[in-house]
Amino acid sequence: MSHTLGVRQAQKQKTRQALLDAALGLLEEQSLSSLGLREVTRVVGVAPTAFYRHFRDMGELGVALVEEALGSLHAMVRAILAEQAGAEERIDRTVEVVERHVREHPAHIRFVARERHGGVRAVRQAIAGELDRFAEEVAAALKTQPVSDGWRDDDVWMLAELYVDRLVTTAAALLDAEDGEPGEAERVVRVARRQLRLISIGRRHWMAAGGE
Amino acid sequence: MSHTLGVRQAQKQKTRQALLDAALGLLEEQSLSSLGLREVTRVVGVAPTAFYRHFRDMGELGVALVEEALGSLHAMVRAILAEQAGAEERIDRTVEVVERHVREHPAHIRFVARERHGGVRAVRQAIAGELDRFAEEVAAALKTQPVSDGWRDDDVWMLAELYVDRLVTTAAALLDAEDGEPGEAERVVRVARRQLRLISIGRRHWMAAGGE
DNA sequence: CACTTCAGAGGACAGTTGTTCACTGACACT
DNA sequence: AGTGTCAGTGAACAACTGTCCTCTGAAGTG
Repeated sequence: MSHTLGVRQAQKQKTRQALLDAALGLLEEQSLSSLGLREVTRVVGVAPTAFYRHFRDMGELGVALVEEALGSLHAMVRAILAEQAGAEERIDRTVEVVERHVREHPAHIRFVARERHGGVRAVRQAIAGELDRFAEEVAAALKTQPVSDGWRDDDVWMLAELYVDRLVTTAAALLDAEDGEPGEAERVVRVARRQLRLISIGRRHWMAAGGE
Repeated sequence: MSHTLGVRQAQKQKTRQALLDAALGLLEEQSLSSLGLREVTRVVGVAPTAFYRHFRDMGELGVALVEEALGSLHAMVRAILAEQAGAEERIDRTVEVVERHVREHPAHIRFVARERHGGVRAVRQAIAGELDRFAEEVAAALKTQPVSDGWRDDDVWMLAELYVDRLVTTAAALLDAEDGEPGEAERVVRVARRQLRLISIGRRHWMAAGGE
């Protein structure tokens, strides 16, 4: 027999997921600290008290959403960075991935952008932690590239932070662009590419310019 | 006789300011969309209905807070950019100003960081508009510098956006650092300086690298 | 002085919130 | 087959929300 996890647990996870989905939907037009427990359960079609079977409070649900939004991204990022392409192509590929991700999971991205500095401490910390993990991965990848020869470790890290932050900002800008004039999204993408290019140029001349 | 605004209007503005201050205080630990009108009036010590004499709703109060937080900054930014100092000193001066501003008006900065992507449309737009004005001023200043000779207008703008965004991010990072381990703030400042330096290097080599 | 204006008070309204408690009934385990 | 577990129910709770209405009294106006 295949280990079927039990009808019991399966149903539970189903409701749990329904709660997460409902919350994510409602969060498109408000922030977590104003989202009510009853509001969520009402959408799912379940009694308010059922919420407690899955999360202690809204903060806990928020943290779960953070994992859902950012957890799956690591593999993707690592794949891009591992590519042995030229700087220019890598930039294009990176921006493309961000663009696609925003288009496919807009609500998740919006949630992260909104709650990154939002009103719920636990969620803020979860996001910060996840972004730190990204920066770590980026830093590790940057370090293996020849351009980084002679760089101090903390300078590699500062560059990694710069990259990660730029991608997050670009993603957020793309969201804002979506419900604006058409063509605005393309402009954002074009600007993002050039900004990354400028950073890349600065990187190439960092040592020669006496980075310290 | 000096044109005394009238005791009436003076008192009104006083309560209005009290409402703004109280709201700003409460917003340190929650976001605007969860802030209640009664909550604010309670702190000030006035009847809930008095709120309506000053703002239609919380969104309107939020917009007023945006102006309070960002409006006064323009002169300061313009002053720094007008300085005819070397790139290195200008970076130091800029970071210093950001640092000081965060230390002197932490609540305002936190508010902007939080509501920049927050749940209230009107406030988001107000912040975006104000940041756009900043970018415009920065772009205008950059353009007068010799390093920008031959640059396309939209590339100057893309650089301006990069700078402004970096400053906003740095300010937010400084806030997070404040209620963390001591010494973290210094690290953030150091990183910010080096990131700006890297961007500055990229800028110097932009044309030679065939910025297009 | 009488007369208007209007910031703020205070009561009342219907709705909503999070949390508690005892409960049911289908699944899981022996 | 018998028994315990536990996801979800439904009623009740005190506390709170935004908004409406009428009222007051001090400041402004001539």
